[in-house]
Amino acid sequence: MVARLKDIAQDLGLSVVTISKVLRNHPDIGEETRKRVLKRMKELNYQPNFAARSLITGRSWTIGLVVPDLLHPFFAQIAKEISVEVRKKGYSLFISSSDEDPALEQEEIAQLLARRVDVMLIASTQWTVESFRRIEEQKIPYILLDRQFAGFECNFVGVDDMAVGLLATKHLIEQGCKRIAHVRGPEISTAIGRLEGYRQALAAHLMAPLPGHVISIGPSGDHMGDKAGYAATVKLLAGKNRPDGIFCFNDPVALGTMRAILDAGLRVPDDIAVVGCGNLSYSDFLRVPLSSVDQNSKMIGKIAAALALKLAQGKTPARPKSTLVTPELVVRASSFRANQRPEPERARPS
Amino acid sequence: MVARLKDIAQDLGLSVVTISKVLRNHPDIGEETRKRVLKRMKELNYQPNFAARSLITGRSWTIGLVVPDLLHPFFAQIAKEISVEVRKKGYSLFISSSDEDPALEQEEIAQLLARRVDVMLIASTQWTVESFRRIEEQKIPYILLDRQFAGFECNFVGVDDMAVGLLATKHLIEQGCKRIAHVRGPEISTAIGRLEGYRQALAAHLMAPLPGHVISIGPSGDHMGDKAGYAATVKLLAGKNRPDGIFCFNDPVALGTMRAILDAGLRVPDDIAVVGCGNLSYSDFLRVPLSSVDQNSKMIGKIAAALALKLAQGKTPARPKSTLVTPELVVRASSFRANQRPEPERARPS
DNA sequence: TTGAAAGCGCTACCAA
DNA sequence: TTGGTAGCGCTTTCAA
Repeated sequence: MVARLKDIAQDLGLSVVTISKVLRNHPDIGEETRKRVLKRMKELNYQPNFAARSLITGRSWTIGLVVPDLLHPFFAQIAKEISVEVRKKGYSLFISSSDEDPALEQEEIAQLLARRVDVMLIASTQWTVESFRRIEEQKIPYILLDRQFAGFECNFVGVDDMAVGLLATKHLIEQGCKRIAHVRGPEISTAIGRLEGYRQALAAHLMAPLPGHVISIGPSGDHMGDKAGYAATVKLLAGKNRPDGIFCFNDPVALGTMRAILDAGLRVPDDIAVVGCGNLSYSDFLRVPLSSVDQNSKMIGKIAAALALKLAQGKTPARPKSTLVTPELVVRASSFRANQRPEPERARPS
Repeated sequence: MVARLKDIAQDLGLSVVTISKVLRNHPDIGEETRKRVLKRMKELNYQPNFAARSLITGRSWTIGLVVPDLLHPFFAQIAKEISVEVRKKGYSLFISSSDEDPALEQEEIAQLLARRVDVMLIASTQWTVESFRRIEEQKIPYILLDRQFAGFECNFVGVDDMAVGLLATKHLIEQGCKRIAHVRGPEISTAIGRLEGYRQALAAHLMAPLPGHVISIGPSGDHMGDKAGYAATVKLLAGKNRPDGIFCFNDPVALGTMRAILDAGLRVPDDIAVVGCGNLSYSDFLRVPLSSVDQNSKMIGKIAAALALKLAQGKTPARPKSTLVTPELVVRASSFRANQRPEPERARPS
């Protein structure tokens, strides 16, 4: 049914080897022969059999990507970018969504390993590093995305989370906020980094979190973030040091936070300014347009794809390569106080 | 490096064939032998080589999915659902994003065909049916998602777009709207179906679109929908028959529409009620929470996955199977007028 | 410049 | 119940 090298060889009275060489642009083929072969290939709409090729070369021309949630725009953007970039080089991308479930993630990694993907990209939900060891055993190169593991050296591409926390918190300080709280995420590197940035930004202005002003949304990861954010903020507002600025772990959380503030009869940003992270689409259309730190997910995808392609070609760097992408603050109404000078430096003109 | 059947056979003094049979749960294997083999497989963490298996069986245990835009929550949800469902049965899913570009889509289809996927799922951006013919030539079963082609019979799973238009428009009528406009999408089945539903709902109430009240966002597909919706609505408001209700092709368009209305100093829903389609996440958090027709994308994904698995097992239905999922209206503030009786029937109590 | 032979890891078929 | 043989479609190696 489908054309094979053998068919072309017979049609043209040549050997299979010759056809195979033409297929791969091998140099030592006569110009005349090459043309005849290419013509026949086109006529038959010949497509090489990847399975047969993989069996010999040991390469599958396939890349695997595992994300916690494909519905999350951050991961969707990364997936899209990687898919487009690697396809240009002839690779196809397996994508699977682990639903924030570590057990499911392990299964998916195992399945992709069994398929002998040439590279694996993982935005992991794991708590331990164990499953990555298993990938290493199989000698399949891999890249971690977004979430890191303390003291574990490997290829990594993600946003500079400390910079995220710094940017957001510094901005709130500049807007005149004096009591800045942080609704933090679970015990993963992203949340830890953002918390650290928040702390450092405060410290740089000789401030520190007030008691109860660092509050966690619990282990809920990203989905249900709005509900967790709402609950956390209700607690925050009930405490005695009511904050006048809140930096939220991510945008869904920030949505919950804003709703809690508005439900309490307070105003955003006048009473409490809010900054999130992720810069989700449609931020402009919210009840109060949300200021947010953009993680530059497109760039993360591009860089990850480029690194993946290198690894796929066997170009393993001497040491694992870690790339931190610079985040960018997008100021909208939720944190912009017109009566404040946006840049404190300008308070003392020279 | 990686264990093969041959290794296990040698270790145990058995033949490769025996091991292969154990692997596939072939019945005629001694209980004792089976146990020994399974034990050794576990010890070596044996993983069958898919390439070798595919080469013989002609099946790749692989499914291909092409969507216009993975960032769009509708397609992301479908992709996620399909990925999860087919993985349960041992299939892996290639996902690629065509960026609403027909040429790119064709390339991606070609690449997946070359990989001999067992089934192909496509939410197409094409204007013609040509590339599907090519899939048929290769005898690879396929399913169209979301968008149909008039007079072209094939496996299809999508929402009932006429019902979408009916639901939305009927609701606006019940909210007391007298001059209902429609910001329609491009010339694809989804937009055509929704327009038809809109028309029918009006006709059922002895109404018809006023001149200029069906306006198109142009060929822009889904991305940039908000800008196109804004522009279309500005025109709508400038005309002489200002609408008091607008049914929008999708949610991004509806966001643009709402912004245009608010920018014009009018109120939503008091002056103009708005309904979208897609029920995007965070609708609750918008400036005016958006009423929207939910396309039940999760169900579309589940049904598509089930059909794909059947097709992958060679169970081709006698006739192509087309499934229309029932949409559901979610009423929020953008279209709810408290002073209107929601159900006109109740206006005349018995 | 061309091609014969070997074999990648596995499964199908049939014989023992 | 077990296993030998053949071969899937291709690439690699080496000889002509």
